[in-house]
This record gives sequence, C-alpha cells and structure tokens, in this order.
Amino acid sequence: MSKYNTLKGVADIYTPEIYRWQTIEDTAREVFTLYGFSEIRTPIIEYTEVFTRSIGQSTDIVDKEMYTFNDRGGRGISLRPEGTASVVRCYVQNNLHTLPAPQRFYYTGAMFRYERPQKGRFRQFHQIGAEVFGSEGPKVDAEMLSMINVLLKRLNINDTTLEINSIGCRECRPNFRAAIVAFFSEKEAHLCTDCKVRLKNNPLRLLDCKNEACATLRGGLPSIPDYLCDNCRGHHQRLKDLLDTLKISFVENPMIVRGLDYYTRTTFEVTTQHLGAQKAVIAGGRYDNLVQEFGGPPATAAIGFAIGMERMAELMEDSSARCQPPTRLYFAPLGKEAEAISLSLCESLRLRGIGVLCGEGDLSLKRHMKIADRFNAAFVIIIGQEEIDRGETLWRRLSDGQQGIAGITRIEEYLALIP
RNA sequence: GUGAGCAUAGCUCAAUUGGUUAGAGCACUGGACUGUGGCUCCAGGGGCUGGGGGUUCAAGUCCCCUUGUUCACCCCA
Repeated sequence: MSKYNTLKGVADIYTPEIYRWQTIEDTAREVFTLYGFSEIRTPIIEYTEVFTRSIGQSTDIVDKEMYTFNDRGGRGISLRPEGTASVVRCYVQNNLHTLPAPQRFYYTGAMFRYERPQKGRFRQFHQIGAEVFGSEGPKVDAEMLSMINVLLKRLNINDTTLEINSIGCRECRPNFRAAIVAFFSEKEAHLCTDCKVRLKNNPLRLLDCKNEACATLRGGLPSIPDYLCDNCRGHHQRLKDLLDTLKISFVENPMIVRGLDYYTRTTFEVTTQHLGAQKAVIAGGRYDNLVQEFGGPPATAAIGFAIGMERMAELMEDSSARCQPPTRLYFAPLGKEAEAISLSLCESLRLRGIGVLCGEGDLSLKRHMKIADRFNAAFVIIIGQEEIDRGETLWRRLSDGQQGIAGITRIEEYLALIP
C-alpha cells in the first residue's frame, strides 16, 4: 500500500456529492443577495491573536482545537476555526463602517479545528456565514432568521427547529452570571468534574452540560429572562413579536449559550434530529461589543450566523438535490476523418450553449453507445464513412431508440433535436 | 484528550467448533451482436484478508501491538 490517503478528518468532495454542495452554495448566494448581502473573502490564515481575542482564550476552540504554527518568519499564525473573527478584522482594518450602514456580508469557505472526527464533525469543514454590522435593532435579528428560513425552504429542508435565546449584554449578564454561580455553588459537590471547572471559568456553560446528574440539578434554576435588563428584555420580546409577524416558528431555549465568548443578547440555533449527536446545522447570534474590541468604531452592533455545509448536505440527501446536467448530445465518430468533423461540430454546439461530448474516432460503435449511455446523453450522433459520403449524420435518441438523419454541417438540425 | 465498535476485490458483503485453492453481487473489460446502448447470458482481470508480532500440525478466524475508520464523550457548524 503505497497510495496516499487524506489526513484524518478531511474529505474529498466530488460527484455526485458535489452537486448537493453546489446547490446549497448557489441557493445561498441567491437568497443572501435578495437580502442585500454581498460576498466577502478573507484569508484562511490570520495572526493567531485575531482568533484568541475574539473567540476567547478559555474556549475549547482556541484552547485545544486550533491549527497554530509559526511561519518561516516566526509569525504566530493560525488556520481559521470560524469565519466571524476574520470578517470583523477585515471590517475594522478597511474601515468598512464608511460604507452605507448597515453593512451586510456573507462568506463561504473551509474552517479548521483539530478535533476527533465523528458524524457531522470534521477537521476541515465548510461554512457559509453572514454578518450584519451597524444595527442594534431586533429587526435585523428577525430579518436574518427570516433569510435562513427562506434558504431552508428553497432547499426543501424541513424537519428543522429554530431555537432562540438571549444571553444579555454587558450590563445584565454579570447579574445573571452571579445568580448562576450562587445557584450552583450550593450544589458544587454534586456537579460533574467538568462542571466544577466551568463554575469558575465559564459558568454560563453549566447550562448545557449533558451530564444527567447536572441536568437534574438544574431544576429550580433561576430563569434567564428574569435577569435580563430592560433593554435586553425589550430587544428579545420585540424579536419574538417580529418572528410572529413573519410567521416564523421558533422555540425558546434558555440553554443556548454558545461556545464563543463574543456573543451578546440574541443567540440561536437551527437544529435537526437527523445528524446524530451534532444537531446544530446553523448557529449564530449577536456580538455587539466585538467590533469595538477590535478597535473599530464604538457601539458598532453586529449579528451573524454560520451554516455547516457538511451537515446541511447530509440533510439534503433525501431531498431534491440538483443532478448533474445531462450531456445532451454525444458524438460517435468512426475513424479519423469523422473524429475531426465531430470535434468541430461539438465546438460549434458548445458555442451555442449546448453541452456535448465527443468520443474518440478509434472506438467501435458499440463502445460509443455504451459510453453515451453511461454519460446519460439524450442523443448519439453517429458519423461514419457512409455518413460522410452522403453528407449527413445519423442521430439516435437513447430514451426510445428512434433514429433520423441530419445534414452534417447543419447546426440548426442538431439544435432542433433538443426540446 | 477519553471510551466503545469495525478493518476481507474499486464498492457492499460471505467464508461451519481454527481446516487445505478466500467466494458472491455490483462496478470495470471483452464476447454472444465484426455499424447500435440499457435487459439477458458467458468469459476475464483483479486480494501479502490494513500493517507487525505471537499461539498452533494448521490463522481471514484466537492473543498482543500498531495504523486507519466509525460512533459517542468534551466541545461545536
């Protein structure tokens, strides 16, 4: 075995799987454009600080999952583990706040996290994400969730649930956090070992521990909405009202706290039951302080989300994925002269926008037929010596075997074959 | 990083309590049909049974190690 294999947790994507991916990408571009988003492309590598400062030093992502290394110049560099940090860096670096507000961007591309692969989780995975800068109002939250809704509908993906939550802002989160700490401190002895650490480092994450014992302890937990300040409470209520107006169904899930430190107020996930343990297909939220923390204009509120491509593609497996566009005509030349004629006919047809394939002149007709069939061609155009002598070609429709003749150089007659 | 399962042809899988030459379907190539595909029939190529070591008269099968993979935990898209 001297063959090379892919690295652990990365994958080649090709036909027919690639058509599902293209459908998702094409549809997302279309829908996002309708909502006023324009594409943004940022590098896959950044200074490591771009990620550690935004995502949070104590999160799992930067703590143990980043591909980090020094380049030949000794610069500390990381492969991006997610998209938002780079977009924010780009926004600040290029003073994009000077564009008409709010600014809307979407991106697509590969992300990297050093994790143990499992269903729906890879070391190189792909996201389509969108970000809006410069609007604090819940209208943007609702609009974004509506955009997601439209995308899912267009892709024929049902069976998903939109879950929303609010985790407060700089003003009210400390109160809430203190209440959580107080609540669990009494029960610390009964918490799992992970949660004992969380109690000190990141108490919010006590909320979504899956350990049964911890889940039981959560009974009687102070309710998050009770601790939101008036502004955050108002924001959250307004969002829910707008979602109702737009007839977007959702459930409130006070346990959504997200694993990245930059989130404020609205957080949300689109979940499914079809992906094993990885139920989040799309996730995102507000990050009203991050732009300022990156040195951008103060009080630049922002919100964004990311779609997991691999997970999305898996959901589409039974759904209406676009198939490879069929080759409409297959040219079957018999002999060198016929091959040359076929080749130039093919070029003419391609210039007219018709997808055609040209076989090789030294194949038997039987081989040609088999190949045409395998490529799903609608018609085979047979050109042998007899045809050349008569100045015409023989066409055969593969679906029913009907045959006819066409003038050898009359492009219109080939075009006419195609419905 | 932790735990469990699985590695046999390109793919999906067989192979009695350990037993002699490791099989089948699909796919591929050729033929039946020398200028006509799909369906059918026939034939052919393909394997160090993931790798290494051990037990045994005998190992695809049992044991150990290793690598890969799958699923789950942590966490996340």
